[in-house]
Amino acid sequence: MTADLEITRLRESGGKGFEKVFAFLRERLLAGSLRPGDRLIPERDLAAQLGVSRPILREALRALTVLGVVEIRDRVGTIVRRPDPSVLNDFFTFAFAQQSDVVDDVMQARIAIECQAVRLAAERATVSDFEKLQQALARIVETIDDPDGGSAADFDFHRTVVHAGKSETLIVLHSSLSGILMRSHRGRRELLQVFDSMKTYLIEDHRRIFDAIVGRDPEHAERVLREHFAIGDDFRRRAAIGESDARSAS
Amino acid sequence: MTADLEITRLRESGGKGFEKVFAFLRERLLAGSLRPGDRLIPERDLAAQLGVSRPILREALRALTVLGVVEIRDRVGTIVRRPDPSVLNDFFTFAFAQQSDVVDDVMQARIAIECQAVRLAAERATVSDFEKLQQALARIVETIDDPDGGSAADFDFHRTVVHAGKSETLIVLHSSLSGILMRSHRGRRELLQVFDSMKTYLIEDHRRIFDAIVGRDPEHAERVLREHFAIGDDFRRRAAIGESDARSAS
DNA sequence: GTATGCAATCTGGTATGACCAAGGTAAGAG
DNA sequence: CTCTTACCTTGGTCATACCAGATTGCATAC
Repeated sequence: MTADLEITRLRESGGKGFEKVFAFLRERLLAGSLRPGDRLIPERDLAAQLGVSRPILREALRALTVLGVVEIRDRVGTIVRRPDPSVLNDFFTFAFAQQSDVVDDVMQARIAIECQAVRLAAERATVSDFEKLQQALARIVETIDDPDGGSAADFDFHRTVVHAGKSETLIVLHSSLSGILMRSHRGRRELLQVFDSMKTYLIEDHRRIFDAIVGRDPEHAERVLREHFAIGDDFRRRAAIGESDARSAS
Repeated sequence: MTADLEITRLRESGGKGFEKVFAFLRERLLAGSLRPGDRLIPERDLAAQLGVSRPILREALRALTVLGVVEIRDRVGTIVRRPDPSVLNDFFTFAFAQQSDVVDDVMQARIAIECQAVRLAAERATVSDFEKLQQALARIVETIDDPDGGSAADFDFHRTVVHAGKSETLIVLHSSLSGILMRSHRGRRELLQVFDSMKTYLIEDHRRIFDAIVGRDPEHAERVLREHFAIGDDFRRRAAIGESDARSAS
């Protein structure tokens, strides 16, 4: 192959060590001359060919690792991976970690994702998806009095809906965003327990969403889901106002 | 501060060098004990405190760098950054480089983001946003016969809409997704030129979106935008069928 | 001829120590 | 007091070495 030629040309190209190596590998990955499943040559050899030391090469490989494009397997080698969207979780986690005030903003994105996903779900959901949704729904009913379990069941239902949409991208984004929201507002559901009307809202709303999906009505499904979010937001608002004196915690 | 105590505890914690260090820094960043603007202690000292060698420490720092959470400044130090969403572009570029078949899937996510954003835009857009949208609209009209410029104008209008939604998260996601779509289907618009009805569609649709935003009607805005995407998809479908023989490129 | 077992070898994981270049800073000159 | 300069700091890189486990291949046993 023509690898050596390009490597030679790489030597003179600008960049300072790491940048040079990273850019080289990056180009190779993007161009497709390095495809998923390929195993890179040993670090020592690769470092020598690239004209850098092994630590520097490893910095570049490690950088590619966190991007999910390669996998360094101990005592085996470095292999090119099919990019795993799960690394997005890593990023989003960092990206929205500190700013707790962006939770509402992230929530907007979650709504966006779910509303689109529920549309797709209404079109693409399989019988298997229906069953999973049914189960998720049942769990919501079962755990209606349990804050922890209820929160998990709620999240699980929404996750199932998104999965039923069969869009890998939406699934990934939703997963990442959910992670942030769960981390930030873990106890959000607890204060909702105060309202009795809350319980029926939780059950009925989710059931309506389920029905809309089963009924293959994307338009209706989105409307119901959007309503669901709006009502939930309203509950939170009322809870925040009503209890702002009693519990001004964080 | 209590840094030393935690560092000590870190020493015994599981993990093999890099993993250990990365996990430690990760936790520190997420917990907020390391905040944007902070400067880490010198690599040598930090490596010593963490009980690892400098190359390993640098691997961890480099990993955090590609995630955009820290910035290593030559001969200055390592400083914590406010996560820069632009690194998402880096990731998405890799993630969807080879698989051109995921473009449709990514498009679903883009639709999701924009539909939510246009709702917010209808609620939150300022007069300044109106002006920008107006300008973007004018550019679409001007460049209606120019494939390159037209494509840029089209994209710019949509970008302006999302920005008018005032949601940082949506803006970030949209930017990243748009990057992929532009890279993957750069010449997508060219083949649309064949249809004469296309031009009026492009101009009228965008104007309707603009009107809906100015009219402060979220519901209508989303409906129009969704229609816009559907029609565009239809045009592409027709173009693909009609020209599948003539140009079976890629 | 095939199968099994052991050892040389390969590969990543990590540590040390050293050198360079440039930014920062404090001491010294004016 | 100001300005210059020498020194120290700090990241950037390199070369070498050792470890441990995975791999591989050869030799031996069946």
